[in-house]
Amino acid sequence: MESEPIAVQLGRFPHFRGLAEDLLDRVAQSTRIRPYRTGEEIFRQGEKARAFFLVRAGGVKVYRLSPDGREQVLHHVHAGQSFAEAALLSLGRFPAHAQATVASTELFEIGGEEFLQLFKSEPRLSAAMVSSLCIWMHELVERIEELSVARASARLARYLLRLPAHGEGHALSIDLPLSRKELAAHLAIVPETLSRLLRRWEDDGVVIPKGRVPSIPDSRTLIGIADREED
Amino acid sequence: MESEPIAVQLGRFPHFRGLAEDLLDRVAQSTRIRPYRTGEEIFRQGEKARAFFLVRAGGVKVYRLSPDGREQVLHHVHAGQSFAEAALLSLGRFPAHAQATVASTELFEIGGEEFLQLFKSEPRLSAAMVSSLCIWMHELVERIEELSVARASARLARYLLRLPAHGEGHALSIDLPLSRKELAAHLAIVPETLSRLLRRWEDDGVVIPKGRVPSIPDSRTLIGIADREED
DNA sequence: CGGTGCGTTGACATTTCTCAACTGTTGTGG
DNA sequence: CCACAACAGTTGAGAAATGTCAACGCACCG
Repeated sequence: MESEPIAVQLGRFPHFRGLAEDLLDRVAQSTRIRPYRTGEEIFRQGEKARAFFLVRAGGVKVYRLSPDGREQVLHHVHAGQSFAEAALLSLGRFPAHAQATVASTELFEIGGEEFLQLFKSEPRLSAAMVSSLCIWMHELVERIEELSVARASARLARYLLRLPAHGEGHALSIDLPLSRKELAAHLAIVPETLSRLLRRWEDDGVVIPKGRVPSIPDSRTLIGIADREED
Repeated sequence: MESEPIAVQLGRFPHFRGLAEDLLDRVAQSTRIRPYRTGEEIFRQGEKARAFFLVRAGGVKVYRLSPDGREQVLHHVHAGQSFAEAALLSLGRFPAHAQATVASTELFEIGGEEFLQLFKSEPRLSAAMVSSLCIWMHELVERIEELSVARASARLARYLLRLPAHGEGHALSIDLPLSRKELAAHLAIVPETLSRLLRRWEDDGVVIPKGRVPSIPDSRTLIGIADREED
């Protein structure tokens, strides 16, 4: 609900789970909520880092611009996740651009002098921030592992298997958080290759692509593709 | 020197730079130095994380084993760098294997109950650990950016440009910390492709590969290869 | 209604991989 | 000290995967 205290909402993020109430209250005092429209800018590369962010709803992309203007997406961040901790706590500046990718995106913006003081003086908070950075690192390592696999089909399979899925037994149903174009960029392939890959899998009965919610009749096939080197 | 106090040695790591002496002394009490032989195991995936490590000398590889036994290197860590912070501070277990890759590798092993207590109670130390995690994250993001470039030549060029180099003007000389085989794996290509790539660059006068210390007559050529999409 | 951009498909070009052979180096046991 | 095995690195030829370019359908939006 809108009326729920910010502290309570913050406490539900993996970030701050288990943090004492008094601390959450103090963090909440350095927090403000702000809605964003699709495509709206959150921060620019090089800007002084004023805060880090928790995604309350919607989605965000963090990206860099290469010298020739091409956009290089570093992360897609979704509800429940956080970003820009490192910028605030260590770098001092945002090392990339960020903008909302979904219409009704809402962010908790946590920063300011009081927060930094709290962070420096309150070990429980530092520890929480450390955990959150560790989660990020784990994420990044998984991503590197994914990209290190030469074959595009294996990268796609690994990506799908890491996504939250619902289903029974070996059958899965997956919610894709990305458009085809974005997904292709994430996997470091061109959209055409992705399209053909999905087409072939569909013909072989490996996936049934229902728009953004593909089903997997038997996840063991996918696991096979992800590990070994065939598709 | 061997006889130099551990605290002083620790203070030189980017990790602990600027940390007060009294704190360094206390950290030093949770630190032990240990030498490793080439190929010697440092820890195994799944093992309880007892410490994190600073590399005093030599080199270490952190890797996973895929189900079919293939080795997937996540990082190569060298003198002055650290690893396994996240394992100790958050995960509780090592998420990968690590072994020494160089004959006279020496590690500072920092851990134990006292260290964790210190970390939890001493905000200055937590802050230092946060910075170190941020350095790691930055490293990982660079790596992802590198791997996201489709073309192998661009990946190699970017890798070379990120390495510490010495030289004047546009001419560079680079110390490769990896063997050809390892470098190829790092770039997600097969050694043959790397070999051919270097050969072509040599013919074109882009690099002069003197064993592990290649020279670059004009780094602008490399920058061109890294950014645009030609070689 | 017309434009704009995503997603798909086809034909073709290019890159990279695979397999195989060969070289040079290193370390080991006779 | 000399085979000799083991392995990293190189090279070549052909196969396979992926990228490029171009065309088209389709949905969405002004």
